Parts: sequence; C-alpha cells; structure tokens
Amino acid sequence: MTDTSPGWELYRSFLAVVREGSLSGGARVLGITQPTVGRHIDALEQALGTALFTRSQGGLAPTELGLALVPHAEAMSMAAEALQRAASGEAEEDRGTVRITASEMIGIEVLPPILTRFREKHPRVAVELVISNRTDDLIRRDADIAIRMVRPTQSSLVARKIGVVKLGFHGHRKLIEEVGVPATLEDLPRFPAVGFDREASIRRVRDLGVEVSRSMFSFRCDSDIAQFAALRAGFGFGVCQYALGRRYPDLVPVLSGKLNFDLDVWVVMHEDLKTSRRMRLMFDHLAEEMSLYVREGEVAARDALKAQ
Amino acid sequence: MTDTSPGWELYRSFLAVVREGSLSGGARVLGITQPTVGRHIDALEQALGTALFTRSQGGLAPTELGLALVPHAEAMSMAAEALQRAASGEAEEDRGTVRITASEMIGIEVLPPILTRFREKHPRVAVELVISNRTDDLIRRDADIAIRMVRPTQSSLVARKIGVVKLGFHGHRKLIEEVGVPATLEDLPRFPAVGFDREASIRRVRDLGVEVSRSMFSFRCDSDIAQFAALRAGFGFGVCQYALGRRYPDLVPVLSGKLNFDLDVWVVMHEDLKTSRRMRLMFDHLAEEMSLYVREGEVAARDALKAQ
DNA sequence: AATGGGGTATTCATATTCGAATATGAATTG
DNA sequence: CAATTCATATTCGAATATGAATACCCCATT
Repeated sequence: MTDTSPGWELYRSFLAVVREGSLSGGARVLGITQPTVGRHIDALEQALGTALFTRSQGGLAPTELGLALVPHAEAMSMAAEALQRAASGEAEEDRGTVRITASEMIGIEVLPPILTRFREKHPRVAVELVISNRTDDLIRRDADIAIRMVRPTQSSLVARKIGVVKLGFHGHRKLIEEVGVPATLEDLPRFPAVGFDREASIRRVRDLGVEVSRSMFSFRCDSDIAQFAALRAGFGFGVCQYALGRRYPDLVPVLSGKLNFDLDVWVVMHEDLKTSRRMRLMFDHLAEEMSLYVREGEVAARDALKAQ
Repeated sequence: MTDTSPGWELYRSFLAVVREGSLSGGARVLGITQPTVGRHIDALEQALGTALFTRSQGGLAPTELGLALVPHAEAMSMAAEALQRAASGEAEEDRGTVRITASEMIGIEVLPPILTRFREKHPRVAVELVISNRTDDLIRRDADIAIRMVRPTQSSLVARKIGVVKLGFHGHRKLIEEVGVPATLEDLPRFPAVGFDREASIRRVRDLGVEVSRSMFSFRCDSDIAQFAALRAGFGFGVCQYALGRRYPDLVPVLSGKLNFDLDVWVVMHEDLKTSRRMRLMFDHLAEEMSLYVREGEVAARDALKAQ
C-alpha cells in the first residue's frame, strides 16, 4: 500500500498548472521554478496513481480525471484564501443575509428582541425569519439556522443543545380573582382551560407524560400563539413557557409541580456555513441569547414551585 | 511586506494540531515528527503575523483567532479528501438527491423523458423537480440546477448556454382541414387562435419582436401548458416549440418564417455544487440532452420553412 | 532555412526541511 | 517524594526539495 496522502502543496501546484496551462506558467504565479512544479505534478500523479495531464510541448492539458479534480482543488484554494482573510482580520463580511427558522412561539414571542439586539451589533446583516415547524428546512436549505425542539439527526449539521424550556400551567390574575385556582389536577375540569384541538396535537402532549383529554379544554386551538393570546386575555388556564409567563405580570403560574413539561432547545446550522462569519456570529448570538432565555424560564419555574 | 502566502502544508499541520490538541498528537496523525509540526506552526504564525495557539505543557490551546480559522482549514481538509476520493475513482456518491427547477413547458413536456434516461444511468439519484418561473431559485437554494430562458447574472453560478429554442405557429391537422391555413399575418385575425390573456404576458411576447394584440386570440390563457393542450385539441392556431410540435404528428407548422421567435436556453447551477459528483452528472446530462432537444427544434424549424 | 519564443525534461550544487536524540518542564501516580 | 508520563523546545546530521543552468522540442515568424 503506497497510498499515502499527498501533501497539500501538491494540490496547490496542481491547481496553478491547470489554471495557467503549463508548468512554467504555474511556476510563475506560485513564485517557484518550473522544475519544482514539474516534480510536484509527478509526485501527485504518483501518489494518486493516475495521470492528471497529457504532457506536450506547448503546455500540459488536463486529462478527463484531472479536470474532475479541479473543482475540489479550487474549493481548497477558496478555503485557503478565506482562512488568510480571516487571519488578517480583514472584516470578512458581516454583511449579507441570514435566514432563520423557528416555531411560532419562539419566532413570534422570543426571537424578535433577540434579533433586534443582533441587529444593533451587526447592522449590515439582514435577517429573514421563516416560521415553520417542519424539521427538514436546513437540509433543504430553506433556512441557514434553525431553532428546534428536537435533537437533529443529520450528521452534516452542527447542533448546540441550549437546555430545556420549562412549560407549565398559567392563568390570568383577573381570571383567578374571578374563579379561584385549581388546587389539584382533578379539580381542573371544573375550571375554564385553554388547550389543543386536534387529536394529533393532544397526543403529542400526552406523549410528554401528562394526562390530558380534549374535553378538559373549553378553548381549543392548535395554534400555540392563539392559545397564548387566549391565556393573556384571561379566557382560561393553560400551558405556556415560564419565561414568557414572567414577562406578562398578569400571568401567574398555577398547579406548579403537577402539570409541567420540558422541551429541549437546539440551535442548528449547516456545517458548511461555519466558514461564513455572519453565520457564525448569528449562531453564537442565538445560542447565547437562547441560553439566557432558558435560564430565565428555569428561574421562573423554580420560583413558582417555591411560591406555592 | 512579508506577506507571502503560507504553504498549504502548514494549514494541514495547523488543523491536525487543533484536532489533537498537541504538537505530538498532530504529528502522530500526520505521520511526521513533533519538531516538524512545531516548526510548521511557528512558520504559519509568522506568515500570518499572529499567534494561533497559547503554548503550554500539556498541549497547545488555540487562541480565539486560531479557533476562527479552524472551519476554513476543515473546509480545505474536506476538499482534499473529496479530491482524493474522486481521484481514486471511489464511486463518490452517485446517490442522493438533485433538485431541478424549470419552467412549466420544459418541466412538463421536455424534461420527463430526459430525467428518465438519467435515472436509467444513475438509479440511486433521486430527482426533485420544481416547476417555477422565478429566477432566483438558485441563490435561495430552492433548487440545485435550473433550466432558464435568460442569461443568469449571478457570478457565483456556473451557466452553460445550450442554444436557442425555436418557437413558431402551429395548428392541428384536423383544424386545418376544417378552416384552412392562414397565408399571411394579416389573415390571422380571421382564424381561431390560442394565446396569452394578461397584458403583461402579451407584452413579453411583443418584446420578442412580434406584433400581437389580445384581440387576436379566441382562446386566452397565461399557462403555456394549457395553451399547448388547446393547440393539440385543435381549438386554434398558436405558438409552440418546434421540437414539441414535431412530437405530435397532428401538429403542423404554419406561417413559418413570418411568426417565429427564439428563446435562449441555459443550464445553470451553483458553483459550489461542482464538487458533487451527482450534481455534475446531472448538469452534464441536462446540458447534453437539452442540446439534442434544441437541435431537434432547429431541424424542425428549418424543415417547416422548406416545406412551405 | 534560420531564428526566437514558448514549452518540457534533466542535472547538479545548494538551501531547506526533516527526523532522531535529547533536554526540560509540569502534572500524575504509587 | 521519587518515578512515570506526556508534553514542548533544541540541536545536528541526513534526507529532501529547490533553483539555476542547460539541453531539447515544436511552432510561428521572418
């Protein structure tokens, strides 16, 4: 097995020769001499075990296989240049667009202030927000960065687990003044409640380990956002994220410790995008801010438990 | 200015050190010795004019800047590996998915047999076809490869001009038996004709240099496909691609040389995708097959001109 | 037909890079 | 607390890659 990986220098010479069409030409642009480049090509052909050029006077013409390798070599070259740019601190584009996808609740209730803070730090980055619960947006490239509630499976994705979002029952202060507070789970059916409509949605909740049935709810809707609005309007008791509940002083947690669930939070992006500065900036920003948000929720949930 | 581009070998050592966390570790995986790797790192830091690691016993920890360079080095590594795979002919994935976008006419009437032939050659490649006339699909990554009727402007795209699609007036054989053939353009209004509905569409045709007005048409619809169906059903005379007309023996060209236009055809894809084998395969296949199709149309148009 | 300018291939002295050996320092372990 | 282990730094002779010079080939031009 002579199969030792060719040195990367060889690739550089290879690319130069392809671009210039001759050993001498390649040597010129690389600032080295023609014999050296010739030897590099020899070495590369030997290492790869295949001919890359048909050598003629007047220059070297790439073989078919050689041609097929060019895009890869060019990719290396691009990456090398990008690295050098990044190293010399030449403000590598914090401009451009970043496309983010998130669920309704996150996208509408949580992200806006977070994205605003990002814009203040990096005003030239345009942000696009795609509200969607589909899980394959990233693979499809419908978005660059996703905030997800499930662990991503694709291996080409870089994912950072932020923590867990705490969810629990809440009610509007006025509602409580009016009808009181349910003391136990069994009490609940006698109070107005906000929950899901379709069986599929209800089953998702049940899978989280909470016994619920459709008839328990007197306001039924599959949109989280609409449920949250009903909650804030004092229609009835319902589930919301603790961190969100705390932002609306009129919402108070109820049944703490009896009707709670957790949702994982992940920030995910394509591996390829790591080389783009604005993508990394946004990814890090989202990860950091979502961490704060998650912690906020944990504190709120703990406080609720203590307070009761 | 000592700013000479660092040799690519240095990047390789850099990446190995980052990955392994130490000079010795990096040296091990590279199959060279620790002093060498150490020298490489020194050289790289000197060339970039900045520190990349904080050196300590127990290993080298990347500095913040060093960390920022890692993704680029990894991109180089990926490309190098891909190049090597491609060189050793190791069937580099002719599997996976390719997403193509094309206009209605092309996507529905032209592509299906072309894509079928591709599937016969590369059965493991799944094909997705997006019917759309939007021109920014590729930049948005809604598709990998596009077939377009306009020259693409983005520089990050690789585009191949296939040729021109010949369009001309046609009529169904039965229709002609029934009402005869218009001999001149001026005759046309006295015959049933199929054409566009909205002013915007009509203007597009007019821009191609043909004097048309909405009132000339007795079947009006903005869908090419529907127009073509009406044509085949013998509703009236109308425009279609010569190559398509020839495929339906009942369609005969009329007014040849008097009511013709050409549409450029381009096959376009993202530059990045050149390194993916299945993408290149599909791109080449589409370019080749579309060339045949275009030529078919040219022959048909010439024949029509001669025949009359 | 000669000539000059493009290219490749070859040779050999030289400059560079590399590896083996070793010194050294900081943790970890018995 | 000494021994061990794992790391970096240093040195120096050997291996290797490089560059300058040169031979040579082909083609276009004069």
